[in-house]
Amino acid sequence: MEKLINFFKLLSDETRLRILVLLYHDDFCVCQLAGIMRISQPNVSKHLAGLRDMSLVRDEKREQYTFYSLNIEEKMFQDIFEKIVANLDKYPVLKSDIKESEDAEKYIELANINK
Amino acid sequence: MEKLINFFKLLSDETRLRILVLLYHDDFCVCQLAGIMRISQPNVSKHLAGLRDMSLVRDEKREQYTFYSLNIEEKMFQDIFEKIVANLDKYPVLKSDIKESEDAEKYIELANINK
DNA sequence: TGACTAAATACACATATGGACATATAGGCA
DNA sequence: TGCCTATATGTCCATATGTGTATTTAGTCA
Repeated sequence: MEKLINFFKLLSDETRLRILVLLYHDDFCVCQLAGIMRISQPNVSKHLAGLRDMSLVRDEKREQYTFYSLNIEEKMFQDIFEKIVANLDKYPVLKSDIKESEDAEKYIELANINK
Repeated sequence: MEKLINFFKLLSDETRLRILVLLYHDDFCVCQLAGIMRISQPNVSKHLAGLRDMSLVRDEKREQYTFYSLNIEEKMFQDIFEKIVANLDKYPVLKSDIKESEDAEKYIELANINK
C-alpha cells in the first residue's frame, strides 16, 4: 500500500512528471534534463533520486555522464503511466519539453565546446 | 496539467484512496465512512470535499444523510482508477475496508437506535 | 419555538515537500 | 599530483498537507 501511495506522490509533482515523460521518449543525462526543462541541476538530481528509489528510472554511466532511462518495474505502474503518455496532447508543457529535447545535444557541455 | 497533478495528489493519500475504493463498491454517507474506516467525521468530510472539488465523487442528500458516490468524470482518470481496483488483492487494507463495509448499516446512528 | 443529529468548517499544530544555494564527491585528464 | 566537470548531497526556508478538537450550519422533529 505504501508503495502505491509513494508512486502517486511521485506523479503528483510537475517537475517529476516532466522528467518521466522526457525519459519515456529518450535517455538523457542530468545536465540535459536541467537544460531542457530550465531548472537547476541539483533540483533534477534530487527528483531523479526519488524516482530511482521507487524503481521508475535507472541510471547508467556513459563516458562522464550519468544517463537516466525509464525503467518502470511494476506492471501496474507501467499501465498507469501508459495512460498518461497516451494523453500527451492535453498537456502543452509536456509536449514542448519533448520538442525541446529533440535538440538535447546542445545541453551537453562538451558537445558545445567542440562546435 | 494542474488537474492531472491534483488528481495524483488526491490519490497519494491513504485515507482518500480508501474512501475512493469504498465508494467504488457502494454509496455511503459520511458517518458510515467514518465508522468503517475508524477515523473522525471531520477528517472524512474534508477528504470528501477535496474529492468533490475534483469531480471524483458526488453527493446526494437522502433523508438526513449525505450520501457520496463515485463519479469520476474524466475518462483518463477513470482508466487509471480502474487499474487500481483491478489490483485490490494486493492491498489488505482496502480489502478489509470492503469487508467491513458489508455491514455498514450499523454505522448509521438511527439504524442503531431502532434495533 | 427548542432540542437533536449529520455534516461542514475553523483553528491549531506537527510534519512533509520543493526549491535555491552552497558544498562534497568522484572520475577523467593534464 | 592537481584541476575540471558531472552529479549528488546538505542546509535552509517558505509553503502545503493531514489530523485532532471545537464550533457552526442546516435540517428534522417534538
